[in-house]
Amino acid sequence: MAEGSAAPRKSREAAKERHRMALIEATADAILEHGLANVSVSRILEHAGLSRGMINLHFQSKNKLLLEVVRHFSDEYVAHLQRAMDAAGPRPEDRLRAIVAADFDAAVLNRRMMAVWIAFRGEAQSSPDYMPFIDSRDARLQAAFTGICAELCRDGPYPGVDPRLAALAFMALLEGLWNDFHLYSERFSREEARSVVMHMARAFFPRHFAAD
Amino acid sequence: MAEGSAAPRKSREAAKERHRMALIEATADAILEHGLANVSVSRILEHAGLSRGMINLHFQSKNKLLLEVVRHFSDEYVAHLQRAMDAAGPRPEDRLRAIVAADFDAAVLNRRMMAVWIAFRGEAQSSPDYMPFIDSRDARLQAAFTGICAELCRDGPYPGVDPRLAALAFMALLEGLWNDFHLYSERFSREEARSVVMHMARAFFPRHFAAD
DNA sequence: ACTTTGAATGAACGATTGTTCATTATGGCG
DNA sequence: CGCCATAATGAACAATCGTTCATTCAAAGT
Repeated sequence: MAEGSAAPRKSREAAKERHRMALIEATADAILEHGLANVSVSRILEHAGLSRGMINLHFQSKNKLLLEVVRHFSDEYVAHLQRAMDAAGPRPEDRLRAIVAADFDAAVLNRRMMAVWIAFRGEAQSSPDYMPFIDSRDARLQAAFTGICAELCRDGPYPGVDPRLAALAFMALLEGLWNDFHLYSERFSREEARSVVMHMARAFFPRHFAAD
Repeated sequence: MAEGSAAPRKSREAAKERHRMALIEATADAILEHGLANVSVSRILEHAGLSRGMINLHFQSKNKLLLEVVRHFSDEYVAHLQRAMDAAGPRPEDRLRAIVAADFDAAVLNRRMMAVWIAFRGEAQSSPDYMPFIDSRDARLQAAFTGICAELCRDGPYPGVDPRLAALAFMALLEGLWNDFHLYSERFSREEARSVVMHMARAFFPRHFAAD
């Protein structure tokens, strides 16, 4: 409280960090508003309300700023998901529910974050530097889902279900629903998206998700 | 045969159309190689091997060329899918298999087409003009899948399955798997992707997809 | 064979790009 | 309070952007 975001009293270093973050946020805003293809240094600084030289002062170049933008949002997503998984109980069905709920949380699934996410995915083939941060979603999720599905199959038992294929299905399904949100953010319903996923969960693992 | 693609004898109009298409193809190549954000008029013409004024001669501006690029690939996708659905039999399970096979066909699921697809999706929020062509995939597919799932539910019967939710799941799943291909085109396996979808199909409609 | 027509060319344009750097402003310290 | 270190500024830079248009070229019509 004592140091609210508008507090004028800040150490020099803190102000520097504040500006650094302001540039990252402004870049995300600019991507949402103009599209990555039309984001220029001028446009970013317009959004940030800072002076011309700031980008090259804090990051050495526009490209390095862009890289920090993906990194920032990737880190935020990973942390968000990690927190959700830590908070969930040990039962695999609860962990699955936790992941799904976390994945559709407004903290990570919102117009700006999706605009950034998709924009950089588009450049993935031509700018491999972005890959580690675009990838982060898949790598961690895949491990989590595979573990969960394997446990559920053992508990079931569900002889007809291949845990690896089921895990891939969950991953792809979440990915696809994120995409839906990006294209139709106003008509998109988080609740409906969640119920699509749980509908599939019940199809695969009826004993564990009868209630959903 | 008499007028092969390399044939020097072409009417004036045909040459014009050839150049028009060359520009569209070159733009797609440039997007794949450099990313939409780094596609310039110079870069496109470099790929096309044509002269500077061509873009503004055939399309009035670079932006209109870009719009024609999305339109072109969207049309190609829609036609491809329509052909596949027309060729499929009347049984819903066959139509579903046909759609899935068509959706993963190399004619529409390849690196260049995906690069174009994703690139323009990234700009969807800021450039609404692109929406109708980015949307085409969802609009037609949704109708087809909803019909198929409804029929399957009636045939089943599958009292626990909501045809609308199942259709949305299929849509999102395909979307997500396309995304996987875009990010990991070398390690991606069309066969595996197909088996993920059919695995889900069997989970929803075991009586119809026991064999898959 | 000559004329007509419009497609194709590429030099040149002003605007905007990302970056540099000399200059200014200011928080932190002796 | 005065000095220093460094954060911040913004004018200026060459490079590249997308577009224009006078000119060239060649196919189609007479």
